[in-house]
Order: sequence, then structure tokens, then C-alpha cells
Amino acid sequence: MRCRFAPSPTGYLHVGSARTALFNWLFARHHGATFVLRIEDTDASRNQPELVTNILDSLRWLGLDWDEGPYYQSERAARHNEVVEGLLADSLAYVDEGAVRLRVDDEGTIGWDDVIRGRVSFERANVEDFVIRRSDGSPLFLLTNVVDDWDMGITHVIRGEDMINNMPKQLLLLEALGVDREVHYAHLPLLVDEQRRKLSKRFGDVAIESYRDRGFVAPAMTNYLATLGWGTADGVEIRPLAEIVERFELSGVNKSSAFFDVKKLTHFNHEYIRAMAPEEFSALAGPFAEPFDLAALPAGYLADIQGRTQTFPELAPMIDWLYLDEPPIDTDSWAKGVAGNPAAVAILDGTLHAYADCAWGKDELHHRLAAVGEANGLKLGKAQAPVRVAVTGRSVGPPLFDGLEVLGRERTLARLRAARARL
RNA sequence: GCCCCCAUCGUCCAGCGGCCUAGGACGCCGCCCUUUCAAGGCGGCAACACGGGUUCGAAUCCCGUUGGGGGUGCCA
Repeated sequence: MRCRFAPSPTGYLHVGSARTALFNWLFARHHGATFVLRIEDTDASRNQPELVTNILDSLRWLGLDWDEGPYYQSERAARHNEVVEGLLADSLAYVDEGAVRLRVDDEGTIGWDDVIRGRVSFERANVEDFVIRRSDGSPLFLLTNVVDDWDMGITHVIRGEDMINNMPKQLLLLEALGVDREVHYAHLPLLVDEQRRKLSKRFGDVAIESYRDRGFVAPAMTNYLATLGWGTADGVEIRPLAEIVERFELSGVNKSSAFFDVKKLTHFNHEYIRAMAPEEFSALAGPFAEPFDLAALPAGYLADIQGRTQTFPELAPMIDWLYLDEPPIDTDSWAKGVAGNPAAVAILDGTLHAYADCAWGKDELHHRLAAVGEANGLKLGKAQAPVRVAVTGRSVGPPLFDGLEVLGRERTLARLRAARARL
């Protein structure tokens, strides 16, 4: 069995195409079939060769390796022309204003049994004689796609639902070419935006690489994509790719379109990040935290940070205050936790005093601040608020005392004094 | 306009004639836990588009309606 992914280099690899590639790949790996990659670059006016690199990079990032190719359709022009000439010679096609059109009868229907949708058929009368070669001599997608699939021995064509409309023409072409091998067609449901329209640039970021740049990890992306249009009876959604390969069946794919939900993707991402080994987390997250040095943090503290990271860009705001000269004061946090907090003065003064000469360790810092709170009739949850804002600049963040231990006495005290002075 | 596809909670998925007073997940809301925020635990809100059939029995099968989408290029 052989399947293929055949993108055209007219844009970056986008989410919808990636899902198509993924399902082809899952099919191939599940059945031990051969996965062929073919670049459909027959439209010279729209192709951008440098985008091929981007498409290949995105596929590699997702972990979708191919067994053959990439083949370039543009290099097969001679073959495509030979086919057109043959059709012309058999007068199954004719020249019309320089272009070549395939002759289509008006009698009967043309259809196929779609692996996902069942029987689909069209009236031949609704199909016009269509162009298979431009007047400039270059062949068109309808023809090249069919000829290449045929020549490359593709047995399973797995692609988007929007291609259903091309089926009658491609089937007619196959008929004209007199081919007889059985080809299975599976038309995947579309990925749509919140308006239920085919996913496109309107949606915002649709390029796979932009998700990588926004701090999503590849396994979360492939796993999430696999749940769009497909699911298992046990209800488990987050599972290793290997298990998905094991369970994937084309016949289990849905017919209706699916909304690409970044919120749910984010949840998957969070789960994948939480499950990472510390070394892997450091390696992947480090670059996103720059210029702040993630690796310099104590293991326990880092582990906590890892656990609360949904996407990597959230990292810098969690740790920047440890490296900056002044804490980046968030105005809302300041207003709520310090300026508008009647207990702030007492807490700040008390903490300044309590931290002046104590042992500088997170447990001791914890106990001392708790005592200050108690003296003021506040539980730790309330008491730590002004200190947190004064030192970190924000009202939320990773556990406070681990951070204070890293920051050190001198800087902690200086920040507490600075906050106190502002009141 | 014409052709084609689709139709279960807001969203994704399960259900493939009786196990369904429809299950899981995301999100949302409450409670617990707690050093803030997350995480975790517990609970809650929330759907078979509608109308006809078929059947002892329909979310599941058939037809229609409605709604949504895709395609209608000498783009891919």
C-alpha cells in the first residue's frame, strides 16, 4: 500500500495541510504502507521554491517522516505532456483556443466508494469539458495529480474534503487513460474556524511554524491534530503517537468538519510540558526564557515552573524579576496588593525586620513571613501578597520563598524598602 | 444559480437498533486543598436540528425540510 502527501509550495505548511499529512502518515505507519512526499509545483507563477524548505522543516518538526521523495512535479513535465499528447491522439481530448480540454460525455454518472463517506457520485452532464493543459503548454493540477498518483503507484489517496469536487474530473481522466488499478479514496473532514469556514489566514496563525514559535511542542500538536475528526472508544485523547498509530483506522474517521480550538491545543501542550523530563524541559524552554537563565535556577523551583507552563512564552514573566535590577511592577498588582492594601505598611515593615538577619533559606523565610502575618492577624495567603508584589512586581507567580532564596537577602531587602518608600 | 458534502453538549470525540434517564475531554461555574496563580480532588451547567416513516424498540436505518460548509479558474 502506498499513500502520499502532495502539498503545493504556495504558502507555509498550514494546520489543515499538516492534519492531512498526519493522517496519511498515521495510515502508512499503521499499515506498514509507504508514505510518499510530492511537491506539486506546476504553477510557476505562484510557486515560491523557498517555501518548500519551510514545508519540509515543518513536517520534520512534527515528526512526520516520509519514505520516498520529495518528488517534484515540475520535473515530470515531459511525462505529463506525453499523456496529453496521447489523449489528443486518441481524440479523447481536443484543442480549444490553445489549451487542451478533455472530452466529457453527458450520459450516466461517475462515482466512487469513499473510505470515509461511502458512495459519492456525480452526473456526467454536470461536468464540463475541462482544461488539462494551458495554452502556454503547461499541464494543470487535475492532470498532473492523477498521472503522478498513477505513476507512483499510489493505492490510497487521503486528502481534504474540498477535493471531493475534483473527483469526477480525476475519475474521468483515469477512465480516459484506461487505467484499471483499484485506488481507494478517503476525503477527510475540513478543519474550520469559529465561523465554521475552512481554516485560512483569516483565522490568524495557521502556519505550523508559528505554533512552534509561540511555544507549542510538536507532540502536543500532532496529538491534538489527531483528535480532530478521529477518536477512540475509550475516550482517551492524550496518548503517545505510537499508540495513536496502533489504533488509527481510516474507517474510523468522521465525516463532519472540526473546529481547530487553540484553547484545547493549549491544554494538550500543558500536559505534554508537565510530563517532560526536567532535562528536556530545560532544553526546549531555555531559548524561550532568554535572556533570563532558566538553567541557573534550583531544580525544585524549576520543576514548579515547568508544571505551570502551558506555552513557553509564559516563562519570561515568571522569572524575569530574578534577573532584572528592578522588579517589573505591574500596576494592577501594585494597586491591589500594596497601594490599596491597608495591611501593606505593617507587613512590609514587619518583613523588613524579620528578614534582616535570619538564615536565608526558603523554609526560614516562609516561617518568618507567616509569623509577621500572624502578628497582624493575617493568614499567610494574605500576608505574602504585598511582599510578592514588592519583590516580584506581580501578584501571581511561582512559589515565593524559593524565589526569594534565589534573589538573596540584599536585593530582597532593597526591594521591600523601595516599596515601603513609595507608600 | 448549479453540483457535492455534512448535521450528538459552546467546542472536540464516544455511541455504529435495545447497555442512553446519551458517556469522556476542553472551556465555563461552584466547593475542597493551598503561599498567590496554576496543578490536583469533588460537584455542577450543557446536546441527539426539525418533520415523517421503518421497527416490538431509533441518537443510531430510510425520506423530506431546515441549517451549515465545500466547489464552481487556462489555482492547487
